[in-house]
Amino acid sequence: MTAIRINFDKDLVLAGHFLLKHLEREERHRLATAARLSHHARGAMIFQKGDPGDSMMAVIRGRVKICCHSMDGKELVLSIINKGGLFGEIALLDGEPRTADAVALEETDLLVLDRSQLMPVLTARPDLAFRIISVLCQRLRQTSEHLEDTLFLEAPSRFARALKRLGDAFGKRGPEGLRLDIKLSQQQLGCLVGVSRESVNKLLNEWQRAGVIEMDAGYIVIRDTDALDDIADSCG
Amino acid sequence: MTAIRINFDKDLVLAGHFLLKHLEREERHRLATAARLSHHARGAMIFQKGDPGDSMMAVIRGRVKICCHSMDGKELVLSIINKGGLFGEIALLDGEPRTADAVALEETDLLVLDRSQLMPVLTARPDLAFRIISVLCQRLRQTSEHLEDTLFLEAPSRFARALKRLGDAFGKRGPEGLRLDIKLSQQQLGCLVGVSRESVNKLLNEWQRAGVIEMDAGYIVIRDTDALDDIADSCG
DNA sequence: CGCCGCTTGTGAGCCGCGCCACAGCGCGCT
DNA sequence: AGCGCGCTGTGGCGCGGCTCACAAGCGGCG
Repeated sequence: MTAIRINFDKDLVLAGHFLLKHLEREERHRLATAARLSHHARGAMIFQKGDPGDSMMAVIRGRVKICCHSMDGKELVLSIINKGGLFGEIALLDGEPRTADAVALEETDLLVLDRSQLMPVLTARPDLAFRIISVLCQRLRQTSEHLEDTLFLEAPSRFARALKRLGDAFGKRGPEGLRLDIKLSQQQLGCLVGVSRESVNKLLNEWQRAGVIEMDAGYIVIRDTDALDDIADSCG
Repeated sequence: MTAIRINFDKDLVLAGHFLLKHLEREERHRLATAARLSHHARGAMIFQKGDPGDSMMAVIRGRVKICCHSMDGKELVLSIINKGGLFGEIALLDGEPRTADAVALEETDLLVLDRSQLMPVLTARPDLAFRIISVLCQRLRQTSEHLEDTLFLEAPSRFARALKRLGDAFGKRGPEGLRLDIKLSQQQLGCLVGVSRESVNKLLNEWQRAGVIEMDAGYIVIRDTDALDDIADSCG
């Protein structure tokens, strides 16, 4: 009974996923039965830099951060994957080890697709291959932009941009502005842009006093998008 | 006469190229006749950030730098493409505008492949699609590493790593060490890692005095690879 | 209830490195 | 030859932001 239920769920999940929804019903079903579900508690490590990687994951529930660490313990968060998102493609596609850690930020369910299952479908269906290529291109653009920001901008602009990005990814429009529907400590926010926790604190308070943002129950609300844009683009 | 000669050349170039060498002879020939050759003088701009991009280029002769600029005029060199290399794939593949400039570093010949020519081949030949995917994955790994370096390391380590990378890409083993077969001003070197020209100068001279590197006719020679590794990994 | 760990808030000090200023130098162009 | 421009070599100043140190709030858990 449970098994059937789970299988049904997997089918449904795949059917709803942007990568796989265009597959034939039976092809998709084959993938669905082969894919495993995996659950991870808040804070659990899903995989680690250096691990051999022959699978990729789709997030069904929860959120996952992709991050890496410096030799002296600093952390850099490369991206945060929402429900519906995909991660771990790169190692699957090129067969090299994983380049970063993946950590569950919340109670998280994943659908794990192995290379051996996916590759045949990929060669048979060029449209799926193109979809993967698009994902890779998007990631590359993202990462390049991140690099540019890091080298060209000072901390305030960088952090403002990060808030805007978070707004795009997690924002819910509320009565008082754009509410970021994700809880991140100032530490974590700093790791997103490579800025110390103390600096994040100062900027956050400064902008709060200026009415650009607002804190509500630990969530950030962006009140004045234009002001934030100004800071982001203030070439400093 | 000239036209025939050029066509012959194009065929040859494609046959020697890592992406296209595995195609059928006639398929490749079709691509070869459709592809255009283009020549660029030293310093010429090949394309610019924001341009619509529906082609990618293979370098036949010379070298190309991929770079971008900050609002206040600083430059960041994302990568340098050697003869045999490929660039501009991303805009071709996802149809978005170019994300960076491409500039000829030397007298350069390119083979330009348009989307309309390449796409049919790509859908028909999954192995070619995979090859493209590998290229994208490699780029992504490169860029991520660049980002990590920038955020985690201080100027000396970053610059040492850049020299090692240049050694891998352009090094020729000589009697006195690994000779970088490319001429870059200290300015350009700085742009590779986001370090000021003055700092580059100081590091270069310091390492020269320490016997780690040596300058010969404007070219850098790496004499002590281990010492360079130490600097690169000295977590500072 | 009291303790502990994690988070936030804030000030002081320090340091890496960017920016500025200037001087010599090689090279091409007229 | 003479000029100008881009590159190299060096020193000093200033500042952004990291580090450190400490205080206070806030759950969660035995």
